[in-house]
Amino acid sequence: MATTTIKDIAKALGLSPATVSRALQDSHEIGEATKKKVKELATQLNYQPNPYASSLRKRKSNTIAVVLPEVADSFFSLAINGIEAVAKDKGYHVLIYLTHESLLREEAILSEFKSGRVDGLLISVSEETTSGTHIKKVIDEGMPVVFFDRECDDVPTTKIVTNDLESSYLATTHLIKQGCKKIVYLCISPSLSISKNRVNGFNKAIEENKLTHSGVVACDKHFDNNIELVKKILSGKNRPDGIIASVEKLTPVVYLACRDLRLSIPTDIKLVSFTNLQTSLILNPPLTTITQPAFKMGEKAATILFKHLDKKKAALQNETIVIASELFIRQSSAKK
Amino acid sequence: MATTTIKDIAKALGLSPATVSRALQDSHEIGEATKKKVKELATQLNYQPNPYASSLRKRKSNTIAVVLPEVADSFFSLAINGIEAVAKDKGYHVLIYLTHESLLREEAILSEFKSGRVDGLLISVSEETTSGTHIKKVIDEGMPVVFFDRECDDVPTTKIVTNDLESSYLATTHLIKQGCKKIVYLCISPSLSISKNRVNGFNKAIEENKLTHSGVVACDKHFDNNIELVKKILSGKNRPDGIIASVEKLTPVVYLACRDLRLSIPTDIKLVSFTNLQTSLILNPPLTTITQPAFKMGEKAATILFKHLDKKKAALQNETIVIASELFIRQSSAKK
DNA sequence: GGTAATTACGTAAACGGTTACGTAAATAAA
DNA sequence: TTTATTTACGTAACCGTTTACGTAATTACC
Repeated sequence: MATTTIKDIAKALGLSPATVSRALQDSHEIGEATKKKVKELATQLNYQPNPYASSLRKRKSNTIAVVLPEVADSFFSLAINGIEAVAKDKGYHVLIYLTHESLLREEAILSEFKSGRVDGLLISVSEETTSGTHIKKVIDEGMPVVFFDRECDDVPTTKIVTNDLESSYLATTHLIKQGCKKIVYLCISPSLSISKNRVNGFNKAIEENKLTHSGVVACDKHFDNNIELVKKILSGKNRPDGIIASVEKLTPVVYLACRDLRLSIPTDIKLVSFTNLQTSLILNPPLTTITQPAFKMGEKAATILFKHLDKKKAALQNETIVIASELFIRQSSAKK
Repeated sequence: MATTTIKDIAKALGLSPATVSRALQDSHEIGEATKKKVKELATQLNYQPNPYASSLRKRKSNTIAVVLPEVADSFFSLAINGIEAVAKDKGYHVLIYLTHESLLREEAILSEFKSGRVDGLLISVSEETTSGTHIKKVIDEGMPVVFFDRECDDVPTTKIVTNDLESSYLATTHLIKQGCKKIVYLCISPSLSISKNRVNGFNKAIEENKLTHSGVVACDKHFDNNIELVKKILSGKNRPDGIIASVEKLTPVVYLACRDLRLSIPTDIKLVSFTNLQTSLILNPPLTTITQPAFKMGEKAATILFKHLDKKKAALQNETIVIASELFIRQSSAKK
């Protein structure tokens, strides 16, 4: 409770608080002997500087905010690991905020940041976020913002993304090469930049290969609804022979729908899914996946933000950095 | 950049900063008319109080720390969701720190908290943490600490745990009922309280049923090592007919080892795993699991911490709150 | 040997809110 | 009508650290 302050140390050594402060910062204005005395007493008394006093005076919090839709998804879990690794290394603290895919919450969270609580912001927007007005506002007020994964087209800042269009195209052509003629792309949160890119990659491949009876189907957030939807699709005539699940949580939906309908993956239907789950390879059958470099993306986003914070350059570049996803081909898309 | 402060509002309205501060806090000392004027101007100027100035003066940060081994595991992901939900509700901010299972890092993180950066602490200790000395130290300095899941026996404070011993016992007897005679319990981080409880539950069931050729096997953190280990166990004579995987990440190990050895789950070997993965039911075969109430545990831990912080009671009760895990029986432990 | 520069500190004012204390005016109690 | 109380605000100190500015003492320079 009775924490020791700079004043305590100053009094004990017959110095002024200013001298102690400078000694602790290794200022060249302080003599070596004094520095040593101060530092020794500080460690002896287990002195911990009050971060809020420091932040108040220096107008710097050494804290960043990470704003995410949720941490249920394995992508964001891994991204947090990447972010935290860099933050600890750089001596920054990480505040975490979840929007639960709600634009309102996202706005409420961001509006607080004018207070100076954080020096910078890493964000992956909610699925309801179609415009980046609220994000531009905090940027205009001087807050550096780096997007990772889910970005906003209309906000000019640095963005760390993966090659969604290309990998979706790759996944689709992979299915086509494996013999699929009628591919359904299961989509969620269609307004997101990454969703659009993935859909575009899919459509590009479909058009190039002139496939008919292929297309995009919108799912919602309710597991049961999606099961019903997929079952309906799979039991109609013109049953698809290939499915692309555009997000992790749609994977179980497809597996269960197929099981219920006694359809075989990959014999009846081949499947590729966007997911970071480590269990992909022990699914029945092992799942062909597009795996995003989640850890690296978080790491990169944090690195860029901290570099900017240290250098105090002008604004962050309006730059999009792409870290490639990987296609892991497994049995769920096997030829026969 | 030029953020508006209380002084700006005071000057604009011909009031003193003190009056503005009180008006914004709805103090009864301020007249209604003045309050209204102040609040209107505040929202108009988009005033956001500087949290660090406030924290410095009030000696309260409205921030808690969550210290975790990692967020790779789905348990901790869900727990964070629970914690964040309560924190947002109560107006608290959440700092996240990862120990990466290292006691050294855990100590380093905790030692910083003497500074007053956070008002309280939720922690799930690293696997290297055999003694809670460093945790007792921060408690002694007045920091309220609540454990969740991985606790320390020697630290008297509130702990939110699940019924590890009982559910491990339940899992083991389940396997025995299903016909298993030789059960291997795959263990990791044996020094953790939860590991001990789980092992004890296992041993209790084994002893009660007088099973021989059953026992605990220690795994390490390296996937490949574990695969080799499990394969060796499964290819020796006296091959076990049941396996309990005590943590999530051992699940793929068992599945892959069985696949490599062409052993069938559940015909040759029955499996139960401690895990929160939603993909359990689409594994091959669907996995029988002990599922921890991760979200609820996070929620409960946060709720108790905030209740304490609001009431400023003495110390947190040395109380252990148990939220039961659930056994979901699926095909991986089926009789035939 | 006189001036300039450097070294090693102290003084005091910030940073932006909060709050103990004081006070004038308005109201209530006597 | 006088005193006591309440209402509604202002003054100024304070939280702990940082830093612009000042200064005495030492060293360097010509």
